[in-house]
Amino acid sequence: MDTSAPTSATDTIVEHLTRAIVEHRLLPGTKLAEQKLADHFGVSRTLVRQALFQLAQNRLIRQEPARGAFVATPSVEEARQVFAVRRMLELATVREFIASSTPMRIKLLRKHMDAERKAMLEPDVGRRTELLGDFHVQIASLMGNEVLAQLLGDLISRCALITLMYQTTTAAEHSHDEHEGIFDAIVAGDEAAAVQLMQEHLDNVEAGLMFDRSVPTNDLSMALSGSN
Amino acid sequence: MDTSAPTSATDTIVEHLTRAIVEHRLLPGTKLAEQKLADHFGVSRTLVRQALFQLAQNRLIRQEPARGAFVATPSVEEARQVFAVRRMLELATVREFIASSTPMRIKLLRKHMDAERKAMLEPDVGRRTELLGDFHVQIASLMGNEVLAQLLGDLISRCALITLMYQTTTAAEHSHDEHEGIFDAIVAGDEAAAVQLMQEHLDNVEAGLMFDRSVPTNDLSMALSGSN
DNA sequence: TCGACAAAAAGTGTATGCAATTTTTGTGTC
DNA sequence: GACACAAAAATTGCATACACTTTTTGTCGA
Repeated sequence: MDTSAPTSATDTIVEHLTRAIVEHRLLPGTKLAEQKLADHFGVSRTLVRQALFQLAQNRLIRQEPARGAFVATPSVEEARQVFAVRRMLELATVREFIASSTPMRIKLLRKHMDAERKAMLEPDVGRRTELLGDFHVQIASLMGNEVLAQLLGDLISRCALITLMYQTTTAAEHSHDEHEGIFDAIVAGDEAAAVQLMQEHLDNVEAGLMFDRSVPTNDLSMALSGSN
Repeated sequence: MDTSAPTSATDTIVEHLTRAIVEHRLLPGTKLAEQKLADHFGVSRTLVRQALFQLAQNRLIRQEPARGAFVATPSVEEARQVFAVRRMLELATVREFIASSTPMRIKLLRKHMDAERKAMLEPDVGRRTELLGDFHVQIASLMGNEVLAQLLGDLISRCALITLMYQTTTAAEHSHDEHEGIFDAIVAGDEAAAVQLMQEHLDNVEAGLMFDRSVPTNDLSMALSGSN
């Protein structure tokens, strides 16, 4: 979900928290107390604060003045907007990917599909979520557009939160099947089909979202301890 | 370029620095020393550091470990990628804007055009740059998609930097004329023309970019003192 | 005059301290 | 038992302190 940059101490915290949020170990609304996080990571509040500021910019948490940071609880409206942007970016991306398709790129994308397929058979739900998101990022990344890949990665992280909050059924396998369909169309060089399938895929994911079933807030240390 | 959120101390610094960079008062490569900035803004390094982290995430500056922060010097490759993403987003946006066009929205966009037209007659280059960028953000914002508007705002800020680094001629009036053309097509409800003109507009802006003419680094305090 | 090297200065990375605000706890009253 | 209110505890926001790294300065020798 993130390009491997020179990982500083703060970045490590950002990454851990991001994973915890995206993988649903930290539920929306959960309070992120600075001192508790500092203790957990064995650093001072300074670094934790820096990390929280970054997460706030990614919209994965919200910060309330003098009250602290909480895992974000995106609104239905925000969800719709995020999906609208994803549609814009991803339909165009698929189009361009096919236009500039090479055997090498196909091969690398196939490699991802293999990993995704394998992960579907295993019980690690975190890994599944990660790979299902990476499918979309990979397409952008393989085109060599890192700006696009990064942007898409951020959006998809937000979608993971949204999905948790609003999804009615866990449509993991369903998503994977649709990825296979898109991949086949890409391999076949069938632009119209690929775009169509991607469109339907995003529609399906968004259609799985519904009214606001409120989500319980869970315990902080417990959620994080699963991240090593 | 930014939606008016509850402005904290850190946000103020981010905003000032962003404007300074986007308006070319801080040139690419300029070192942003924490203590100097802290003195300038009358706060401690703590807040400056938070601001710098945010700017780094926006890619307006780059941070090198133990060496400090510098105004970003985007590569030609990055420029191309940013423009590619803008094309994806903005062509789709124009399309959807026309599809969901209302008299109210047209009226508000016209209001922007008036402001832009007026700014072109005045000597304030910072204001011109701001409004030329806002044209693109406004379209997204008027559609009610704040996620899109924010994303586009960030991309356009990056473009301002890129433009400075690589543009051969200052094409401000040229850009404005093209905006007028796009606006007219939108008012006429002519989707094909509007998309076409937006495409050409972005192509023109990008085509104005060339080889790496290196940019001199200017003085920090002087650049910032112009921002009040 | 130039380059190498050492000392000094400046700057970053992180921890800690403290005032101000918020949350919790405890007590008394209805 | 529920509510109001005050004291105590916890938490945030910001500044400062300090170790460590990088950059600059200054000196010596070729």
